Amino acid sequence: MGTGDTNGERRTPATLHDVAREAGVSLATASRSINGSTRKVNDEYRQRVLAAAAKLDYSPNLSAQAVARGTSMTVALLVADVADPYFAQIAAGVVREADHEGLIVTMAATERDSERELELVRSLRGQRPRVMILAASRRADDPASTALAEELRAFEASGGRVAFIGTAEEPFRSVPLDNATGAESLARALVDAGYRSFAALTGIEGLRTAEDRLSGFLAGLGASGISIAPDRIVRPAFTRDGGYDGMRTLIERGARDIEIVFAANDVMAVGAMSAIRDAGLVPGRDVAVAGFDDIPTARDVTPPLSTVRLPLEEIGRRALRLALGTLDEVDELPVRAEVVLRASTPARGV
Amino acid sequence: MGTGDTNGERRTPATLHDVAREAGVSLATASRSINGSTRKVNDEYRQRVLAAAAKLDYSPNLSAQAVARGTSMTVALLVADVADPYFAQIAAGVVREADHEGLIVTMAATERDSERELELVRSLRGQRPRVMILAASRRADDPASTALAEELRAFEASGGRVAFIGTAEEPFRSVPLDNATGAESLARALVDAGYRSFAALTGIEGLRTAEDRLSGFLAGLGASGISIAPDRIVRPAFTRDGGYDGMRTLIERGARDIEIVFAANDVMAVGAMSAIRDAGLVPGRDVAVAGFDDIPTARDVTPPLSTVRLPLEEIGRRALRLALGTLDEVDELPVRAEVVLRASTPARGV
DNA sequence: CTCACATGGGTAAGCGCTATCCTAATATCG
DNA sequence: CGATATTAGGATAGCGCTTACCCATGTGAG
Repeated sequence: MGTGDTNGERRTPATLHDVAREAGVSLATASRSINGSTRKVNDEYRQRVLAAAAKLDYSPNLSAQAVARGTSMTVALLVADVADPYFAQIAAGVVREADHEGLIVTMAATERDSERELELVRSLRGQRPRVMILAASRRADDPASTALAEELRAFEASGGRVAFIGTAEEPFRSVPLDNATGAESLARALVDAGYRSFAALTGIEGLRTAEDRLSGFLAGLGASGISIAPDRIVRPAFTRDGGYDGMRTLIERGARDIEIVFAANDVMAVGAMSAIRDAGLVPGRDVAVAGFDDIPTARDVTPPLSTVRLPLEEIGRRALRLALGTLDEVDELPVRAEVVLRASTPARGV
Repeated sequence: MGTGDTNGERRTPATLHDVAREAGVSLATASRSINGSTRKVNDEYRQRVLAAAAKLDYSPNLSAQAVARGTSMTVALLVADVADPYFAQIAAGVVREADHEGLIVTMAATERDSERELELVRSLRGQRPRVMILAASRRADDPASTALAEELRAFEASGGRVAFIGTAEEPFRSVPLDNATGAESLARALVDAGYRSFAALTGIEGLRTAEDRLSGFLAGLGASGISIAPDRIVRPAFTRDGGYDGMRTLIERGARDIEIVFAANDVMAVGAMSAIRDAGLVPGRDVAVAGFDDIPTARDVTPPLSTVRLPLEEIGRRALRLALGTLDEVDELPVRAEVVLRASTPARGV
């Protein structure tokens, strides 16, 4: 090798110009050879260009391409928390579908703060992404909400596409999740299994997803004339630790006769199970637990968690297809939320 | 309201040029007002520009900025699987730190395929990211490996910075994880707890992380003169289901006298626990289980999983600081891998 | 054998920005 | 008070790429 390295000391990447010069062709021909342009280019030239590109470690500058072409190859994804399995699964779906379409995903986390969400949307918009997917959970009465809508409207007005996951946010397209109906079915199934005395752990007031799930659940119970006393509904954080704390609260309130607790998502349910166990009780036997989402862990806790299954990865993929307009027949059907009863809610002899 | 919308029918985003015209100033002044340039600009002008920008829903085109400035605000992150809690936690750390630095993260998943990894690096390089973080696990003898190194070398030669997480990949900087030492400590701790008869579930042959953890573990056992018979070491996929399948294999081999099984990561350990339970045994009592990583779920399975704790989110953050060169004192210390003994490995009366 | 017409290469005008240089106006000083 | 610094806008030359456009060929029809 020696020191005659291809471009040992270069501090700046090879440009298309360099490649063209190296290949002894014009810039245009180089460009046409490297990206798949409509124009045909003589095969000998093409080979020369490709060889030169390889020799110079050329990598096309996507920013420059985006500027010149007027469109980027980027998808922006906004989630509440990257590490939360719910969002991680959705993100995995988006990433996979994007990859399938040759797009690149840029991801940001709102940390459940709607001010941040707004800022992030603003900043992400600068990327001129083809689409923007908002999975971060929305609040009902959010003051930043109209500003967000305005920002997104501007984004769409300039050719972008936005897709919400979860809640339908009016002028925009969305992959609606059947939070209410799913929870309602779950409630009915649990009543059928013999449960009568319920408690619920839901997210802090106003969180749309949490509210929908709770109200659906209550509606399901209501169909059998069952209700939940207000002090049996706790609203901690929408996280594993929130579930743990909420369950402790319930236990401290001396809710001895609670047969079953419904947590508005699986991570909370998992936290609740740990709290139950830490209180010296056995989840599933002393207190049954049901969640929502069917995160992978749901199968692996003890007892396995009853829940409402949401095809999260598929939801992520679909959100992207929806925004891109590359829907197929499958996408005509609504996303199915399916009740999955496991050992955490054993049938109860009446 | 009405139809006199600010720019209702615009199909293309407002440019800085539009803003400048609207504000009645030059392009240069508009540019200087909107980004924080070193040059001072008259406050009245600045206000005019800002007002015009707001009125036109202006959002600076990051691609154009990148082209003009010669640097982007992007960091590229490569993981094996977005939904895997190990990578999700790391990604969360990277995203948080990036956000802290005002950078944007683009993420891609190799799906554990090194061909894809190479392709992704090539394509991501086109973004001209400031840094590239490779967390996806590496193979020891990978044929695509030298091509990858070459690609990364080219990236660094043109001013980028790369950081590996996990394995040290020679010319590049890395956040080394003490896989071997951590596993060794775990082995010692388990021997101290009274275990003598071991089995192991590790990743497929050649996976660096898995190999290091296994060999560290074996070394730890070796210190007490203990070894693991070859048929007690299974190499399934490095995933939850791999752990499940591997454990089934072990059980089918009639390994009745296995006291404890070490899984090379927590998701495998969790799968193994499910397999144990499905075989009618009780994890922790009939067969003890230990993992590695300390993913959040480790606390919530039953019994809680003994493992080696890795501060995954912190590792993600540190990888970015390392690549950026914004290290602080904390970063001088090596990442601590800490043995955490929980109920899945009860002390064994000798 | 001329002429309309594909074919495929090169030239150059942008894409939306930044940054350098230029310049007029104001401030500073012996 | 004239001379020299500062200051802060405005033109304008790129950044790396794409894409009209242009134009020298080659081709087949009339």
